[in-house]
Amino acid sequence: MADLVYQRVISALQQQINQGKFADLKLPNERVLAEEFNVSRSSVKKALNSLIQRGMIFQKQGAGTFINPLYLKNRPMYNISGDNVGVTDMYQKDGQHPDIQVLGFKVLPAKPEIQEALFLEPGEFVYEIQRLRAFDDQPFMIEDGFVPVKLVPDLTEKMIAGSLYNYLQESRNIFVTRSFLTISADVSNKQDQKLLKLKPVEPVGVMEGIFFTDRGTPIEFSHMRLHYKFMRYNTFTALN
Amino acid sequence: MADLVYQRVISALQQQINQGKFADLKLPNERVLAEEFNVSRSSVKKALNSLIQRGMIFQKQGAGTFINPLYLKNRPMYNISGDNVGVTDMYQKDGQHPDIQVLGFKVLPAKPEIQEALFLEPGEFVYEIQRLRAFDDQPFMIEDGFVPVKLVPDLTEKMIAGSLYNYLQESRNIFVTRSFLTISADVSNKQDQKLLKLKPVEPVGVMEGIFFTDRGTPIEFSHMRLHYKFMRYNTFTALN
DNA sequence: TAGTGGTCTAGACCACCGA
DNA sequence: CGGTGGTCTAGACCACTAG
Repeated sequence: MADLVYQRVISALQQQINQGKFADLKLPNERVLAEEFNVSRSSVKKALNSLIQRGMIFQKQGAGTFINPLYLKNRPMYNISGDNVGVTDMYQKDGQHPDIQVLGFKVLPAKPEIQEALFLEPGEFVYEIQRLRAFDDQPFMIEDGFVPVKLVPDLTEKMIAGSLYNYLQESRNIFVTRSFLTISADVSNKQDQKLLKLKPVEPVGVMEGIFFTDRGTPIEFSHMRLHYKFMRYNTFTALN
Repeated sequence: MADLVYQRVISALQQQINQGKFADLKLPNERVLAEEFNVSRSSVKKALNSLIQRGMIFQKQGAGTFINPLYLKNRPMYNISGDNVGVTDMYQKDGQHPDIQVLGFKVLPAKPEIQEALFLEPGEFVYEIQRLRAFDDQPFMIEDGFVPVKLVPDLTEKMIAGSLYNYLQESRNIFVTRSFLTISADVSNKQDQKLLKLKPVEPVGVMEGIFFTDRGTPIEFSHMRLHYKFMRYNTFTALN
């Protein structure tokens, strides 16, 4: 895992930042970091770039590398940003994983929409996995996911009652590290209201999209409806 | 603008992709591209990386570089992804810019929350800019933005009735190219319902965050409430 | 003007995919 | 096995910021 040079640098910097080592919010310059870690400046740049993507730091040409003060504060209860590991840690609350209730689990031929999203041939089968996630007694997400059978032929109901991605990671060495999501909002329907404990006027957040493994293979198409108070998506966008 | 090597490569590839040059969705390999464009492989990698960030393409080790078929389809009416230029083009519909109605425009001392978000000293002044954006007769966004006076001392009401970012770009050579946003949903309030023509049960999408210039300077803190049907945020996330 | 990030090159070796 | 992306290095020069 950490046998890559730039990964080592990422981890080290992340730790140092979280420990508050850089009180003035300024990191050493790239050349110094390269020497400290005994790596090339390119590798330092690659590592810093990763932290920039996450919104942890930002750079200013001619001035230096700085910690984003907002990053340290903006840690919502249930967020999606994947601090370090993978999408595994998408939904967390103080490091605690949510409870999962399985609402439905079956195998069916992929509908055209799903076929396309997951790059499947007509007639290929997918699991449909319907789950409800909750923290303590507050449900916050209804999830309707589709996973190609051929990618995980041995999936069982027990496995999906836990974290599917954790299973893939630990038992199969498949890491889910990319996603392509569309985020929107919607009026809640009867089912939403019942499952998420919502009043009729209260809306849901909707997230829909595809998750990819670190090898670029699409592994899940998912449609998620979230309690509006618990949807909080942070993005950091750098164009160009 | 396009005097950078990797920018040249980005533009060229983007054009070729949109023109459908790669019918099989597969791009030439990195070494070939490097030769074609007469640049180093590193520069090709940097350009490809940019396209990956935008979700246009993805790579598979040992196999090649491929166009994301979803990218070509997922072009919502009002989206936020900034294809190429800057945040300028955030809200577009068939290349048409929205109508803007100015609801309020004044100068006031920055509140603590705003101070922090924009890295201001206590007592510094900000413009508060309240606007309503619409396409044709359908309003879709209420915007409450704060911009440091010292960054744009000569701002007038006329300028904000158009695109502020366009003005900054064309007249001041300031490019707004980064954002740090939090996306959520909320029940609509009376004002939302009136301005956005919503029924009481219909929700709003909420986007709040900071925009940065290409120099890393925070230039606007913005709170946006959107008609739920017109909020569609696409993200492509690659962890690590 | 010195410090710092931005860009760019040339080349080496590794890891993975598919035929 | 050949093709392809992934990682990594060493070094050069440019562009911007700040004192």
